[in-house]
Amino acid sequence: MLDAAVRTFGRRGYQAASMDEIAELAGVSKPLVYLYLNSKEELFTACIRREAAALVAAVRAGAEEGDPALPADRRLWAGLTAFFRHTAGNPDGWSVLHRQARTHGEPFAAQVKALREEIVAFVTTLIGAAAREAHRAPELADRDVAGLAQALVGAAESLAGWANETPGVTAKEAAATLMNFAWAGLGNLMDGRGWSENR
Amino acid sequence: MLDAAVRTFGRRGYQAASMDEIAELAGVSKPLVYLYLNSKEELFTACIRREAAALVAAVRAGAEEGDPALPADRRLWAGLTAFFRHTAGNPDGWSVLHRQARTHGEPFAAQVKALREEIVAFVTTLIGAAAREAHRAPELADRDVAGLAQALVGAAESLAGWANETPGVTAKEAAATLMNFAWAGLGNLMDGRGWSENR
Amino acid sequence: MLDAAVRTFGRRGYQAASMDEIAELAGVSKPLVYLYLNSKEELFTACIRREAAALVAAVRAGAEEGDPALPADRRLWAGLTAFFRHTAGNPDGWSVLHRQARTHGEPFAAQVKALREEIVAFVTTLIGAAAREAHRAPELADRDVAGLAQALVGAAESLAGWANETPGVTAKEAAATLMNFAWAGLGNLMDGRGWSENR
Amino acid sequence: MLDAAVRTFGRRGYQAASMDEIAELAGVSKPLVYLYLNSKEELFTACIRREAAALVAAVRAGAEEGDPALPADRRLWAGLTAFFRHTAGNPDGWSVLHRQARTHGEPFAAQVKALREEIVAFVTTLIGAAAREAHRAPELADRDVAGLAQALVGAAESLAGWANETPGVTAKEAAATLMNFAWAGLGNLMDGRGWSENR
DNA sequence: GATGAATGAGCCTTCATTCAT
DNA sequence: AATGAATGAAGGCTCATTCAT
Repeated sequence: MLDAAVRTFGRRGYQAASMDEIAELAGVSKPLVYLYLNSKEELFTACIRREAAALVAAVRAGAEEGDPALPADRRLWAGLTAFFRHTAGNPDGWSVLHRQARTHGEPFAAQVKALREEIVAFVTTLIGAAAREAHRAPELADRDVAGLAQALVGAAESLAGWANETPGVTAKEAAATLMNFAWAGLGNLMDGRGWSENR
Repeated sequence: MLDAAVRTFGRRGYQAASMDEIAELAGVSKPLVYLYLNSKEELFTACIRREAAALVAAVRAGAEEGDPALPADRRLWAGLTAFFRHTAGNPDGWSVLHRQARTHGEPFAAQVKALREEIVAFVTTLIGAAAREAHRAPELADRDVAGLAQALVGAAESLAGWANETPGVTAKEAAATLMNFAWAGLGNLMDGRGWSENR
Repeated sequence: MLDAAVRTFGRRGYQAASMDEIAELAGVSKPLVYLYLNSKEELFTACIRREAAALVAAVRAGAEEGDPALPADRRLWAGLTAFFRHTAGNPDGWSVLHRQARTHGEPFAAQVKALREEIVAFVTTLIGAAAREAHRAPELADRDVAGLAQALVGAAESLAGWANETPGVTAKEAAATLMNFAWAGLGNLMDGRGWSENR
Repeated sequence: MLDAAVRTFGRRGYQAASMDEIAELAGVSKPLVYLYLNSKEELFTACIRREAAALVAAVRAGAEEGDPALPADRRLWAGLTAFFRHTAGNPDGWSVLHRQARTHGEPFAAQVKALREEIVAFVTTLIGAAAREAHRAPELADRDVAGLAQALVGAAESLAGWANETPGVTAKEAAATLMNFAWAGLGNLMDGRGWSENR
């Protein structure tokens, strides 16, 4: 039943999706939808929750599937690949999370924000691990790290949309593009050799 | 009158924004809105057009305000600063462009796509200039460049949202964060020293 | 529910009748009207269809109720009586057919035109039968017959309105008036003794 | 200015005709229309009045153009010809009178009723004259005459519409059709030889 | 005298939501 | 447990009508 909801919300958008359409697509009657999920709002919330969990699980599984002792960059790369694979294989769910949920009011946006923070934390962990592996003490303020994570996540989101819309772009390619783009900058930063306005 | 529309669309979303509310906020009557802008769709389109033009103008002005002979990285930095300053000073317009317009159907999404492409082209130009300045011949396929631009723009979009929501983050900081994050990666790429899965 | 619609359309006219008023008169809510009949246009169409069928059925039943071997003039008289009885007993329906449907655009006018043609054909049949009964070969061109039928039907329509508005006029009287008016002229025509400008 | 109104009302119908359209067609501004004719209702009333006067004048002129000493049937024929000529040459005005005015509420219908009665009186006069000419004392009750006049007028209205819609039918033909149809019946009636149910 | 500019009121239509069964 | 049937509330859009100039 949630499948139908995610599909409809993802394609039509929150407002344009009608409960009639969702119920019909699910093959059940409308009151039944209301019996299990009490309102359109709660239904959408449940969709977000499910898709968020699925996304996090996919990324986690990807990042941890290999040897947990792999270097951090490999783990990041594995996580990104899993991310792009998931968004490519589940475009409606991705649309719900990335597009719809953030556009229709606080209650939903807050959930996605939490999801983002979870992923940001994960990424931050990886960066920290990388720093330790290289015996470099990153002297980055917390807010700097937060900004970097935001940038990386935003880049990933953007690439996910691009990969979904551009035929022939694989998840691996998207992940490689992002690693290319980001890893060197991160490395430099950890060495204290960031770009500076007054260099 | 467009001010009121942008504000309402930016906060409520396209569908949730009612023409009544827009008219009231504008201090005029609803038929007047229909007299000037013939439908909700055209009104929204006009908002997008105005905000897109304003954003492009702001970025262009920022990038070109200094000495046009400045090195490319400085010009990119100036452009980014202007971008973040604009999105920070005009959050509703930014919401219309970044959030609402892309979530509510083809006619609107197409306009934003055009805007993005304009900005991507602008960034690409700067990267090319940087390459020439460094006497390096970037051997990047077109699709690679497209992916990088998507990543950079996505990162910028994400940081704009982050800066808007996080008190105390200035436009300069956001721009610096993004330069730090991206510039080294770009430079490495142009040297053919990208990150590789099998390195 | 169609009752309420016919009544409202017949009295107010198509445009002036509001769906609110129809729903209220029917004792149901407006969305219910839209559930069964999907739009104002379809609702009006359904009214026309129903009233047209009822009118034709009434006339047919009247004309055929007696001995089918009756002479043609008696059958015409019976049909006319039934017609005037029906229009008198159902003034709103008659208004829908005769007044409203013909004044509000092609889709509706076409339906009434079909109805008229059905009745005209019916009348024409009777005239032909009368001619055979009298062993007279009517030498009337098709267009002449069409004109006569138009005249007769128009006279009947006019008398229906007159009878509805003039207290004390019964269906029988209206039918007799029309028979008096028309039958002799038809008889003369069939004898080739029509009125002529240059007689 | 009334020309534009008649044309618009005749083609679009009373409700569907917008004051904007009328003003534009007349080449003046809307407030000017309101200056001369204070409301849509009065404007429509004025249209009806003008068209009614024009129609009556045309019929009168036609009936009286020849020798006033002509026999009554010739004068009726002349009047009918003039009538059909007028309706054919002025279809919008005829639509206003016959279709629109009678379909949109009492105030307008009353005017048309008055017009009809004027014409009925005119016809009645002719019938009376015919009776005197033939030295026959018509023993028809007033209501019978009224009914006959209604029938004749209705037949004429119907033929007018038919002639307007059927290519190739001239005013003379329509008038002849009606004379053929009606005159013999009227003659018989005046001789006391009407059709009777129990003959 | 003539009009550009503006509005109050209303209508068709839709949709989330709920009973009665 | 499941639904067919029904509705209150709201939204986009139009139009006759009027000021201020």
